[in-house]
Amino acid sequence: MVRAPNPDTPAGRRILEVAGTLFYERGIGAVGVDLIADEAGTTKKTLYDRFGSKDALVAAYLRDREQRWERFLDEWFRTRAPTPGPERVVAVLDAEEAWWAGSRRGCAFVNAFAELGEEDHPGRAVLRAGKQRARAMFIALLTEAGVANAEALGAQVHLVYEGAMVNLTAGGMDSAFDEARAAIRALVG
Amino acid sequence: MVRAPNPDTPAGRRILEVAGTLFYERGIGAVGVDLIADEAGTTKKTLYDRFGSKDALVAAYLRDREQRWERFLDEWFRTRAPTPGPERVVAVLDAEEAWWAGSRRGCAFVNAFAELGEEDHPGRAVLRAGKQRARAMFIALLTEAGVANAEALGAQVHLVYEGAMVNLTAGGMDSAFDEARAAIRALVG
DNA sequence: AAGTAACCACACCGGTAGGTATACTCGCAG
DNA sequence: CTGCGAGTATACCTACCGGTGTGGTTACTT
Repeated sequence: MVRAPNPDTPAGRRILEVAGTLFYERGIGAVGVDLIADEAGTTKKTLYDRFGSKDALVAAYLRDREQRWERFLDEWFRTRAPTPGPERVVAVLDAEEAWWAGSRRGCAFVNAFAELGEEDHPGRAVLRAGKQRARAMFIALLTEAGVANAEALGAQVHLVYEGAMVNLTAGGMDSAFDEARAAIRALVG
Repeated sequence: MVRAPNPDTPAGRRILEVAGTLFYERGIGAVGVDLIADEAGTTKKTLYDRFGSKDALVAAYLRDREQRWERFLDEWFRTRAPTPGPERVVAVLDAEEAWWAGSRRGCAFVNAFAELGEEDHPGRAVLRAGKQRARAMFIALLTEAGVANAEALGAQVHLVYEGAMVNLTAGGMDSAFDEARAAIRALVG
């Protein structure tokens, strides 16, 4: 039996780290496996031993990115919005703004969607799940805040949230997040 | 002096047509110039005679795509929402839904943004201008509808609009447009 | 002592990418 | 008749891509 590659080794972690930065900053298609291996101070052989293929590495990158964001958001809640309430919904926008801090490459998931043409790419499932999880989070936040109609409202807030990301990056509109906070306050009331 | 290439010839139009479909459906990076020339029933030589480079062809594709969308929207207004008013804002969403009709590849501009890594790509300016034009349109629609605070409200509506596109495609959420219409009605009141 | 997981160095492969060069045909305007 | 813009056909170039194979070195286990 072919052993399933285990990426969780020193070199594997370095590769994932480097791939994360490069994929996000320059785009998935624009970054070759040679470059990743080089920058991670390892070899292409090791990369393929750990991850099996570039597609699998891309999927791992997306999973890792989501995990990091979720940890970041948890920490943000813990330190800046410790009690449930409608303001936690707005706090997500604050966190997102801080999460980027300078970078203008936009949502990694949306970008990946654009680059992953094939429907059966292993990263596609990660994308969908990630967006759906974001939506579920908004609904949960509104529910625990005791807001009526949390389901429908959470979906609407999610739209605003995603739109803000697109307009800030692809649209180059600096005020997008301020507008989004205003829109969310208007919606949630 | 080097003559600026004029793409507006029979072969040039065919190339732009084919490139438009292929770039959108499969992604810019995934489509080579050889394939475009082939499908357009012409040669790579002619392609480069008309457009100069792939990057320039990409920019032309984006310009063309925006022009088509604007014509489509004008026609939609003319036949389905002939009188100014708040409902015209919602009608934009209807038009967008019809504009895609089956395709699930999302916003061509957002996708292109993800693929065009370099800041100085000739297509980047087209993207920004396109998104800003969309925003200006929403503001204009609200202004002519006599809505107070049209500036701020138009920006918010624009966020919802962009978010709906992302969530329908990358997020795979079928209800995104319905939610967007509800959100817009709630915002505009 | 043997096995094995992790790793490195390096060479190699077929395929394809964007882009250029040469040479020729056709129709049209001056 | 000439010049030229548009187009076709085809060969070619360099560069890089994802992926594989070989061989050898550590270090920890059993």
